[in-house]
Amino acid sequence: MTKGEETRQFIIEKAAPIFNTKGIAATSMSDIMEATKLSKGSMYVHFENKDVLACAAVDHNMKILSSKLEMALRDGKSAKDQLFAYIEFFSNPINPPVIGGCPLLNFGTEADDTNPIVKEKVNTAIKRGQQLLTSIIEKGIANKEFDPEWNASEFAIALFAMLEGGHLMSRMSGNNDNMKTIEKTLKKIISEKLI
Amino acid sequence: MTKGEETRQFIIEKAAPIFNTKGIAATSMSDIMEATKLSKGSMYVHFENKDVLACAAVDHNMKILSSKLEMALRDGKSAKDQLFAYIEFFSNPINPPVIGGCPLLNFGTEADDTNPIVKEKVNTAIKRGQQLLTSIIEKGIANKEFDPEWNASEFAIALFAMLEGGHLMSRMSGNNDNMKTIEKTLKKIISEKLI
DNA sequence: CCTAAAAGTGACCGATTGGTCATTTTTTTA
DNA sequence: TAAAAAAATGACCAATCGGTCACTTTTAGG
Repeated sequence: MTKGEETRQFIIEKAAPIFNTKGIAATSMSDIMEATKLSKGSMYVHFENKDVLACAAVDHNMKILSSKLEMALRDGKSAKDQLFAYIEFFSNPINPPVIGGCPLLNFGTEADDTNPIVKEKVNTAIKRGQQLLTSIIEKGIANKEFDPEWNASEFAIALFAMLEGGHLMSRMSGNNDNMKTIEKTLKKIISEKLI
Repeated sequence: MTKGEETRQFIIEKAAPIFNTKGIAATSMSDIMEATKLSKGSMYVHFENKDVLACAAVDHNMKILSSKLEMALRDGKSAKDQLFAYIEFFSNPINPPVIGGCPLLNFGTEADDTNPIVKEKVNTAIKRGQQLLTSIIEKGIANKEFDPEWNASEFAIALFAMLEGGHLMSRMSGNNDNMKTIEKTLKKIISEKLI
């Protein structure tokens, strides 16, 4: 990795949590300068403007999230174990896997009516999340773990939505109570589908 | 209503959808001036600063939402009808009851790490929403409509979370497909609890 | 109808925004 | 190791930000 690539990566890593907590609009280049201790000119050597940096930060936040999720799922061998691991991975929004909370929720709501590029990034990430869940459930059905009548993609959507909604609710209340209830509800539904 | 009160209300009504779509940080006083065709000085006669105006806009968005919801629930006489009406009320995020989409989602995610006052407003509104749902279910149980073993508050949390999460998913994808699936899933669960 | 108070105006303020660029320093490579 | 290329600097820019205020116009009550 050249010096330039190193610095570019360094800036992204410092900027990512700031964008995820403050939001894209509310984050200034000065914020990034302060966090990186780099000069303004140096930032513009590596990113042609703030939007490009913001997009890179969005990508980075999602990448961190998905790679941590992948690690969390690696241990679970059965489909049920993997579903439970998925739920548990998102079950502590007050101390979330990515600084600032779920980037899909944060960037998605901000970008909705203002930033179509980021919006599409979030949309793609959501679809990937759904597909991962669907494939785990389908694998469980194929393995005779789950009720073969279970609609995999429908439950994947419901599960995903509940986790995102629960994330919001817990962040607002400042505690994990609602998320714990959701975790319990989801695990109960899954257990009922076990053969 | 005096002229002053009238103008203040007028500004709030024009500002509310702008704040809800662009976000608080990304909305400037010039945006409001343009929408109201009023001068800057006039804005500051009625609102001491942007934060106060933003808070009033947040309140107004939530008020519109809850009053429209109340209207939608008025027709339903049985508890089941009311739950279905509640779900249907939120089942079209692409053409939402409030311009810009759900203000709880929009303002909640933005305020999370930056604006404790707005955050608390959202938190209170979420709690009210949960309580409303819980009381409908409990009423249904008391009326021998629903299974008495049904945990009202737990389902209220799950339902609320699914609608918020589904709102995000549908907004990102640009269609209501995911929300329609969630609507179906929720209605099925409720129907299974009917005696 | 008159007058005091309230509402409305727009020029103006300092601070901050995203962004540029000539210059210097560091890295790379031949 | 020397020269070319890349990276880093910080002063500087116009535009915009939230906010103020002296002043004019409109409203409202006696």
